[in-house]
Amino acid sequence: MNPIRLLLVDDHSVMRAGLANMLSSVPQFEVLGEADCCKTAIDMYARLRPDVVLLDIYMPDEDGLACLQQLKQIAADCSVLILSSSEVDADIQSVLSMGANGFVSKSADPSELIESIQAAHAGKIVLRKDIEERLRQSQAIHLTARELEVLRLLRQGYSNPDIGHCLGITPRTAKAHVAALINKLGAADRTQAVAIAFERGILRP
Amino acid sequence: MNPIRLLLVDDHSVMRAGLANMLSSVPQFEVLGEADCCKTAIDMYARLRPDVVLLDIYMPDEDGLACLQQLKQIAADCSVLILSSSEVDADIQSVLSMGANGFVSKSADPSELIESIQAAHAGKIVLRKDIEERLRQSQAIHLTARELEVLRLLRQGYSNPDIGHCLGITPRTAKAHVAALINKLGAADRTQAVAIAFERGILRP
DNA sequence: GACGGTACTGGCCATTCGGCCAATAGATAC
DNA sequence: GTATCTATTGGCCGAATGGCCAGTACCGTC
Repeated sequence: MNPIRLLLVDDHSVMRAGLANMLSSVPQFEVLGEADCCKTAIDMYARLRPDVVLLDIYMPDEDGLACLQQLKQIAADCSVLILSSSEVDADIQSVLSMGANGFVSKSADPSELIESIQAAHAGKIVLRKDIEERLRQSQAIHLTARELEVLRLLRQGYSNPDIGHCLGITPRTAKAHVAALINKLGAADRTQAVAIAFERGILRP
Repeated sequence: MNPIRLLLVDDHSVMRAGLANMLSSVPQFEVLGEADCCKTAIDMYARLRPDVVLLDIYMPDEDGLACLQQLKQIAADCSVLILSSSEVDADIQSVLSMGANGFVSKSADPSELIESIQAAHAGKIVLRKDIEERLRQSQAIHLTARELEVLRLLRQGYSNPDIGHCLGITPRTAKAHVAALINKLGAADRTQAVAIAFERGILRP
């Protein structure tokens, strides 16, 4: 039987080294390589064509999400298993909606991780039962990709004209996105919208 | 030379396994045991008396902090090195003020972690230079009680007139407080001021 | 082909924001 | 007593905000 060939992506080198060590000890697995950032990960994926990508997403960082997005763009059929320390609904929701093939918490037992990798390789969507249930019930606020972009600019103190300039759209359109954000988040103004986004885990410190 | 005897505490078993694997490969280190929660950690410390405790703190969780506190109570001289994925100033500040002997980011290289353990064992306070510098500066940000009140109202989407009405002062004075906040936090507007407050740990989700 | 969702754009309007100037008190520290 | 910090307030101004109306265009689903 062919081994399941893995690519590890994690910006925490301590974690990466540990993972590689552990997974290598499973006969069925073969760790092809490790990457510590989005760019390297994309390069290595294109070169090595692993069966499963184990992608650690540290939520405050945008890099992991960008990596997922780009992986799915260059190879929609690649299997990406997300490994995250967050169990916040919004975080899981967003990686799944971006095409991730599964989600495993770092609190999981090594055995659960191993089984998850096998399941992802077999084409399944890997998600712990209780999380799956929780997601179904909590109708998370769905922000579009554009709105998320705008939200991140709001956080940085951008005005509507600033946002327009940054995204290459008119200030008027930026205003429309901000209005949508304020509306969806149930905020009184852009400031509270950012605060609520922090509270809901949509934004991270 | 006697080995440095370690106790690993982390509720993420994947991480724990990885760490144990990696550190065991360093001849100078001896991993005495692993714990996945506060209670186990205290028990194991009392029984094994390791030289250094490697304590992973996942910040939203209180367990890690409680563990640090109790360790320092039963053995004030024990060396506790904090391993965290958070680099939020307030988080680092709080573990240090609770007596931690050092702080290492999970983004650190394995070599940095190893050196940090050695330094902690030698009795030093381990803290990355740039973080140390940032902490010094962020301590300089002193918000007055009034400004904190205003900040919390800002978070709730209050306008200057709203704030004035709520605090029984004129809108003009509220405006002055907001201006002071924006200035002290180095923000472009009230929205970014709130975001920075979240980043700095002044506000909590 | 019709439909819903998303992105984009316009005008209009009252309100709010942020920066600039300056001033008066009270409290605390030296 | 003097100095410093804080809280308080005022006027002025141009710019930004948020809500309201409306419309076009693209995309995937049914």
